[in-house]
Amino acid sequence: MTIEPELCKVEDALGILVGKWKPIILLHLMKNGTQRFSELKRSVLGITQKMLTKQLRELEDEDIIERVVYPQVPPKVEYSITEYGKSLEPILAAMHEWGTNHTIHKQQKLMKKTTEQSS
Amino acid sequence: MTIEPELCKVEDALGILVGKWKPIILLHLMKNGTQRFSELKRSVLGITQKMLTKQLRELEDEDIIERVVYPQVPPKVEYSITEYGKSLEPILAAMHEWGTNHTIHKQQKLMKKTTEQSS
DNA sequence: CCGCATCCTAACTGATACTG
DNA sequence: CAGTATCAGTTAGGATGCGG
Repeated sequence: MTIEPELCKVEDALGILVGKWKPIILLHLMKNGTQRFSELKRSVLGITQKMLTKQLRELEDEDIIERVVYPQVPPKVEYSITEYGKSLEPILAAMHEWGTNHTIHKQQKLMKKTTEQSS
Repeated sequence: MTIEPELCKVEDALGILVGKWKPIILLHLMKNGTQRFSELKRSVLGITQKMLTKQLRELEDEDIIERVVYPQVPPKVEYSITEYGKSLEPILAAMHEWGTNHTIHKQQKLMKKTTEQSS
């Protein structure tokens, strides 16, 4: 590989995924397609309105998601992944796979430690 | 793709890369191999001893890097990527590539905006 | 040389109440 | 319904000094 650390753009990509709820919001939109604000709020368990709004704005600013407002009463706002945003899918998939494996790795490490102590 | 958001492990992987200096530390170790603490300190411009120590500990706790202490005076401590840690390389590479492209994407967006305003 | 401890600030996150 | 505003708690990051 050998990325020149001085020219590293990893942080730029990282910055977009970071935020306590961003990956899960993206996954919901990727899985279910267009979603209303309230649908997302229900889907992303535990998130507050304020946080959902904030994270959506940040993703929108990076062109990862699109926001469509229907001028009606009551208001209706729909969010969806942009074509550009879809380019993040392979990265999310890779991280999910690595993360899944890492969970196993940590469990094995823990079991080994426990075994050693009990012997 | 379709990762079940409820079973999402993206955050686990993300947590390991997050930290203002972790990606760059990893890239230095991946590029240059084993490095002493002081070498890393010199390489990672602007980092404080405290932060370098902290980030290295966190990476060590996840088995991404290995820490070898030589019991001598003055002390000598070497850090290197573990075999397991190398499995992160493809992800870093993918993120770097995406980040590089995203930088271009943002510049184009900015230029378009500027053009529209001047017209 | 390496790293810990302390103090400090800014940013992030959350609970809650209010508005068109 | 989809936000905004305010306040309070938590955490990340940085400056500095001490110690083996």
